[in-house]
Amino acid sequence: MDRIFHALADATRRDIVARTLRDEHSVSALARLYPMSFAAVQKHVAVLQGAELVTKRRRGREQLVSGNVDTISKAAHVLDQLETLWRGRIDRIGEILADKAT
Amino acid sequence: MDRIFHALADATRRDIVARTLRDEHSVSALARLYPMSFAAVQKHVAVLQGAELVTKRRRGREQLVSGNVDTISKAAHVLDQLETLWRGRIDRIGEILADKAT
DNA sequence: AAGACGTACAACCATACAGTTGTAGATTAT
DNA sequence: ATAATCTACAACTGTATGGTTGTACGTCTT
Repeated sequence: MDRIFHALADATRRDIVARTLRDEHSVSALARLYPMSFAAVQKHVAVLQGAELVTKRRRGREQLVSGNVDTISKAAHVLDQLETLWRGRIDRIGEILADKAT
Repeated sequence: MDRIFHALADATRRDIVARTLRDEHSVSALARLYPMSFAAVQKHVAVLQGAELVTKRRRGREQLVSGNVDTISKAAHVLDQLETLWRGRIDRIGEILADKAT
């Protein structure tokens, strides 16, 4: 969970996730979108991949990046749990606290 | 948004948010919960406060920390937008991409 | 008044992070 | 075969992060 939130704590990476949730993009296609070097974008993709927010598949010489909505959902679930906690619906706080350790 | 996700990218801080969403806790009460110095916990609270995930109010010599569910909701909304994007329900991608810049 | 408690903040250290440039390996195109 | 494209990775730089200890100050308690 640390890695997921950390990966999302960067506007460029959130943008990459958003775009690759819609369509596959090669790394270099993504790199053209941002005012930074190819290597920098490549690192951002690696961070997202490490958090399982995107996956890559090879097509010829390029790597196609696509967003992984399941991981987004996992993160959303953690936030939902926090909201639920606030509403006081949960009495077994331990359950959620244990989950958060994920 | 960067600050919110960054603040959530740490298990100790997520734990503090969870606890303070339920009840107010003084900084030193929180500090007793974790295997680190008071100053370290104080810094975590400062990060959360900077992200507006918690607020502090004074009571005598102590500062009571309480979680801010609105900010959690804002973060959850961003994730929801990403999920929605994936489901292809949105044709105006620009709208969401602009929002993400937040 | 003195001491204990709660907090704030500075200084310091080690590590991690975001960016750069440069080099090298595959794959496609001419 | 050569050249262009796409990717991977290493090395380096500056800055941010998470932790520590130490000092100082306001607020209770006795």
